Amino acid sequence: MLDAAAERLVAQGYTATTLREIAADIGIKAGSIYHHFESKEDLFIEVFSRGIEVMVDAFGDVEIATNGCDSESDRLEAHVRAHLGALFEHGSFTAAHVTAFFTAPEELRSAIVPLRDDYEHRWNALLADVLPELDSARLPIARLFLFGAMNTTIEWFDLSGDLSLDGLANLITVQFLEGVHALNLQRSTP
Amino acid sequence: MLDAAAERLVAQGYTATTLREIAADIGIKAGSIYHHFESKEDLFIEVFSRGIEVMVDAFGDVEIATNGCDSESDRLEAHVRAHLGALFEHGSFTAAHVTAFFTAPEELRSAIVPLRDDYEHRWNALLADVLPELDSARLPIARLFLFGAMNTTIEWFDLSGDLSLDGLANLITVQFLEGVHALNLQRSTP
DNA sequence: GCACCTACCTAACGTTTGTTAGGTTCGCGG
DNA sequence: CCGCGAACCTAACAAACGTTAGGTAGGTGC
Repeated sequence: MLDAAAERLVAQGYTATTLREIAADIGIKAGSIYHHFESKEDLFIEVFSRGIEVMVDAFGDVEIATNGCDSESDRLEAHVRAHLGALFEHGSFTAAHVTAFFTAPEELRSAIVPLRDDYEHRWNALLADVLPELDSARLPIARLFLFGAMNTTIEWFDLSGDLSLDGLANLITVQFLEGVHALNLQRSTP
Repeated sequence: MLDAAAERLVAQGYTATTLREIAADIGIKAGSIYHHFESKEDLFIEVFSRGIEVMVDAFGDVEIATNGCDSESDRLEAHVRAHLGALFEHGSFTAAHVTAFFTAPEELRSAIVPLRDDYEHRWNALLADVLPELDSARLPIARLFLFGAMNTTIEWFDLSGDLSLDGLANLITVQFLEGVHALNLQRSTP
């Protein structure tokens, strides 16, 4: 039922997604949803929470796996791969954050924002590690650039196409790292 | 009235935006909208069309202004600046494409997609000019990367902050060009 | 066998939505 | 002064929405 809700959410947005639709998808009636959740908002809070959970879990796994890794570039690439994996390989929960989060009512969003912030802080810490030479004021902007590159892939990337998720992760990582490197050169030699 | 519709569209998405709200914003009643448009869908088709119009016009102006420009990098940066200008300096019409296009019903989208394709083709042609060494198969992907970088700025960039639109355009352009350059090096020396 | 709980259904409720038919106001041309 | 059309309003329509009250089937524990 959460799966069905997440899928509809990605495809249609919050307001356009009907409880009657979700119920029909899993073969029950709309009223029965209220036996499991207090309201429509409550249901989708759970959906968005799971989306964060998938991302955070994937991030944590990679953090452990790359603990003794000597190449900072490889470490970043592994995290990018994990984020892309959360987007494309674990249902629609994470994808919902990219396509439908801003279609949800503000009260719902403010309940989820703290979870989002937590995930973003982890990335900030990672980037500070990987890019120690980067001006700390520029760090959040760099992160937003990277998130932009990763998240917009959901609008065009095709899992069954020529490019694999590993290849895509490498593409994004190299492009990002070299871009940031070039900006640093530009700033230090004006 | 189109302005009001575009603003609501960006803030709330398609389904959550009510004809009664739009009408109230401009001091008329909901029914009166039907004197100017045949339906809600019709109204928002016009809004999205204007969004494309703003982008295409900005693109065309830069194309003329940089006609005799010798630096391909500067030419690209001028186009990036124009796209960002369309996003932040010309009302909410263009911004609606980034935040609300996928919240609109499919019938509306399919009416707008051809206009979008036209704009994207112009960018493909520009990138082919600026990056003649780029593998033509990778060109659409490069464009999507650049669009991702430009369009996600709408979620965090603040016009009244430290960073100017010119500065942002420079940031994005340098990061993009160097990133693509690095990818080419990686491919030609495996 | 009785009580109880979980999971579901039916049937409706009040509200809001896009939409429409018919009427009113106002300004301009002849 | 008359007629006409543009711009707007009023009042309602059917449909769809989230939500709720009350009821039913089936399994579990005692």
